[in-house]
Amino acid sequence: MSKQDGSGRQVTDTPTDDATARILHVDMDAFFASVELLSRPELRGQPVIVGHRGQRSVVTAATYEARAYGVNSAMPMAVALRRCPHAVVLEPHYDRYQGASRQVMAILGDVTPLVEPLSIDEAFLDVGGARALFGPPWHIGRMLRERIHRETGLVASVGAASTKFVAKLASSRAKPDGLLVVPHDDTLAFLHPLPISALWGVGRATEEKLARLGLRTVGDVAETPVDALRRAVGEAGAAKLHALAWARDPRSVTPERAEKSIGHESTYERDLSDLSHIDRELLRLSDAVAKRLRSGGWVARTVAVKVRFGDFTTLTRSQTLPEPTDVAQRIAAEARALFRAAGADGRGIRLLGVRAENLLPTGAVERGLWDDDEGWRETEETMDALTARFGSAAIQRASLLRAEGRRRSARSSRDVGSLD
DNA sequence: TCTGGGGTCCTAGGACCC
DNA sequence: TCTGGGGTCCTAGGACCC
Repeated sequence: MSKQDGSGRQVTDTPTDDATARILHVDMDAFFASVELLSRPELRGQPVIVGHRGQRSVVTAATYEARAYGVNSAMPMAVALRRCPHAVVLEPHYDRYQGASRQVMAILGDVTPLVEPLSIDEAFLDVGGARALFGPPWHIGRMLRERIHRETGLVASVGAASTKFVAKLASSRAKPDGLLVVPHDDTLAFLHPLPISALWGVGRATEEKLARLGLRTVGDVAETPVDALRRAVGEAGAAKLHALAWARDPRSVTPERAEKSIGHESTYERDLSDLSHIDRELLRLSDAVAKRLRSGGWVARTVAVKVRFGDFTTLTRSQTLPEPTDVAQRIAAEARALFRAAGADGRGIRLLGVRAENLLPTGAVERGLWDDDEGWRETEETMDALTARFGSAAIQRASLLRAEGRRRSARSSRDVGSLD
C-alpha cells in the first residue's frame, strides 16, 4: 500500500506499479456541493448545504466544512440546520450536475471504453488494457484526478484494486482529494480490520443481525461459516457477504447496463386527501414516466404505484398489463385503479409514486418482433435490428423474455388442446 | 433526527405447470 | 384418487445504495 500522511490517510503521489489493481473507482468529492461552488466561489471554505428548504426536505449534499458539524446526505434539513445554523443552503440544479457528470465521464472515456457509470458522480474503469498507453493504475489515477480538476474545477478521489468492491472501499478511504492503490497481495490486510458496515449490502438492519452473532469486522465475517450467516441474512446475502469478506468479487466492469424500471415520486408539503387532486398527481407522475419511456425507446408491461401515508407507512401495488404501453393516459388509468383498489383514499397521503417495470424495446409488438403469445420472433434480421437499435444489454433481456414467450406459447397451445 | 428521489436486488407465498 | 418435487411468474414488502 502507499505511504500515509499524518492523518493516516494515503497521499496521492506514491508510485505503486501494480498491474493487479486494474479496477479503478472514481468518485467525485461532495459532488453537488462542489458544482454549486463553481458559480459561488465566495462560499469556498464555508459550510454549504444543497437541498430545498421545505418542511419535509432532506440534505442532498454537503461540503466537508458542513460535514464537520455532523451534517450528512439524506439527513432531514431541520436537523442539519439545528446542527449547523449558519450553513448556507443552496437550491439544487440537477441540469448542472448532469452537465458536469458528462464532462467527467468523457474524461474517463479517454482512457478506456470500459467505463461503467455507477451513479451521476462515480464510475468503475477497467484499465487492464490501458497500461501500455498510460502506465500503471496509480499513474492513470493520478492523471485522471489532475485532468478532472483542471478541466472541471472539481475534485475526484480514486481507488484502485483487483476487484470492484475493494476499489470502491479504496476510493472512500482516499477521500477527500486522494488516491489509494491496494495491490492484490495487500487486499486482506486492508479489508479485514474494517467494520462490517463497509461490506456492500450491509446497512443498519443487516449490521444489527450480524452484531447479534458477535460479528464486528469484515475479518469476523470471513471466519464465520456460511451456514451461520445464512440463518441471519438469507441465502443470497450469506453467499455474497462471505465472498466479499474474502475479497472475492467476480463482477466485471460492464459499460452498458439496460434500465430495468423508470419511476417518479413526489412528497407533498401537506398530506393530500382530495381524490381529484390525487388523480391529477397520478396523471402528472404517469406523464413524466411515459415521456422517459418514449425517449428511452421502451414500453412497459407493468405499472406500479407507491403510496406513503401521513404516518409514514408505505404500500406498493402493481399490475401487469395485457399489452405493454408508453402512453401517459394508459399508465395513469392503471395507477388510479391500483390506488383505488388499495383502499388508500380517506387517509392523508404524504407521497405518491408511479413506476414502469418489465420494460421492452418500443416497436417490438407493432413490428411483429414480439408477440404476447409467442414472445420474440427469432430471425437473424430482427435480432440484428434489435441489437443495432437497443444494444446488447437490452437484447440479453430480450432473449430471457423470448424464453418466457415460448413457455407461454406452449401453455396456450395446451389450453387450446384441452378445449377440444 | 423524523425521515427525498432515483434506482437495484432479494425473499416469500400463491398460482400454475410438468 | 391422492400425492411429491421442481420450476417460473406475479405480487408485496423490505433492505440497500447514491
